[in-house]
This record gives sequence, structure tokens and C-alpha cells, in this order.
Amino acid sequence: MLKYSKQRESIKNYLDTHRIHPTAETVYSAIRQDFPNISLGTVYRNLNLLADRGEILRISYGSGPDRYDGNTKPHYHFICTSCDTMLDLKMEPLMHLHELAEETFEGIITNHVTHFFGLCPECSNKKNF
Amino acid sequence: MLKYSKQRESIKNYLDTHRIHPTAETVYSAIRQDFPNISLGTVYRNLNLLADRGEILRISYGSGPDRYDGNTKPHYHFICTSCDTMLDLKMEPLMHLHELAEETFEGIITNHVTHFFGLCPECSNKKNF
DNA sequence: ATCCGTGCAAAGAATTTGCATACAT
DNA sequence: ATGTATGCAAATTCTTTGCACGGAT
Repeated sequence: MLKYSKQRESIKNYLDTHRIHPTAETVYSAIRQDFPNISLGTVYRNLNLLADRGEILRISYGSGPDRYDGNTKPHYHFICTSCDTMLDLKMEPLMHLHELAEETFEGIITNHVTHFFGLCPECSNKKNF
Repeated sequence: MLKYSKQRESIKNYLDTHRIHPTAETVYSAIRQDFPNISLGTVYRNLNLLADRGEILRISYGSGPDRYDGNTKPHYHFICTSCDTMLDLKMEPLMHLHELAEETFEGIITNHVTHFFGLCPECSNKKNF
């Protein structure tokens, strides 16, 4: 049975109010303002717990630490290859994509993950001058 | 300037002839048959070097170690959530997908990575009985 | 009273790196 | 001869985990 903890509430609240796709470390630093004694282990434990329950999203994309997202509505992410910023894309997720993939596949496909890469608005401006 | 090494050649050759999306460890174990003294560090160094040159693919998908692929032709991957097998999908990659994403995005999108998840043919059979 | 969550520190997994030597050019 | 590649081991990075204590139910 799940018990309330103020640390977990604070983490969840942070993710709900800061849609910056923070890493565990970033969450840790932020939460520390309110809970100076919180440990990184607790942050990881709660991020895992929340992600397992579907209350937040864990996003892995290849390089560097995982990111977390309070927005659990299906949406795609963009990662800037220059500054590593992660942004939400407005594009509608292609829900039919795994059905399409399943047509030529003998197993069962239940979901897909897509990440887009390139230069974020800020970095693409810098390169133009 | 890049110099020849038999270790690197062997790694490249292994990936070209074994399309099983091995991890660095798997490559290491295999190459060791021919080069008993090769070190894991050398395997990683060469996998990185080959991936940077575009001669092989590095595939990260969230859990566990990265996988490597000798097939550099654009194609999607499927990962079995039960046995962790990684398989190529026959489905044509949606090259227009980042153009589509770019329509509602202020930056520059140069590519996308999509992974499909579910049960591989073998595991989906087991579950049916 | 029970037992889940926490803080702390140590351990673990995956990968990278410094250094002296071996090898390709 | 020059400089890159290797083997080895230590270091790094990110994340998980064991344990004793504190807090929620």
C-alpha cells in the first residue's frame, strides 16, 4: 500500500509546474530548496514509482541521463543536438504507427517511441549569424 | 589519420555478419575468440569510432546497454519487452516524419528515431498457450 | 503497532579515459 | 620516426540498493 510522503508530493508538484524535462539531478537540486535533507536516492525512487504508476513520464534518448515529464498526455519530444534542450512538439502523435508496423511483423506491437533531433529555435538562430 | 587495426576490422566484420543487434559485451565475447587479449575498452573505442564515421549504428532505447548494428540503411527497430530481443522491421522508414514535425516547430529538425515495443513472434506465441 | 518511505553511503551497470607499450604508416 | 591503436586498470556517470531510523496509516 502506498503511503503519502511530502517528498514525493513535492517531486510530483515540481514536475507538474516545470515542464522543462528535468533530469533526476535537476529535480534533486530544485526539491532541495524545500527539503535540504532529501537524498538523490529518494528522488530516483520516487521518480521511478511515479513513472511506474503512469503519473509522470520517463524519457530516455540515448545520451546523458534520463529526463522526466509531468505531462503524461501522449506527445513527441524534440532534443537539440547542440544544447541538449528537450522540447515538446505540437505535432499530433501518430497513434496508428504501430498498427502500420504490425502489418509486416509477426509479433505484437503495443507502442512506439519517437524522438526528433536537430537544432532548437535558439541554437538554429545562432548558427544563422 | 585513421590507421588500420585488425581488432577494428574484426569488430566491423562481426557486425556485418551478425545482424543480432549485439551489445558491446556481446561483441567483446565474440571477438575474443579471435583476439583473446582484446579489451572491452578497445571494443567500445572502435564501436564509437565506427558509429561516428557512420559505418555502423548505435541504438539506445532506454533500458540496458546500447546495441550496435552493421546495417546502416535507415530502418526501424522493434524491442521485445519480454525477452529484450531487438529485431529489424520491414516497414519503410517515414522519411517525411521530421518535415511533418517541423511544420509546427520553430527550429530545425534533421532526423528522428523511432522504436517499437511489444512481444516478439516467439514470446507472443508462448503467451498464447 | 505495523510497515512504508527516507537519508546515507555503498554498490552496481555501462562506458570512458590515462598511460605505457605495440603496431601501422 | 611519428603518431595512432591497444591492453589494462582506474575513473566517471548514472542509477539502484541495503540498512537503520522516522513517519504515515
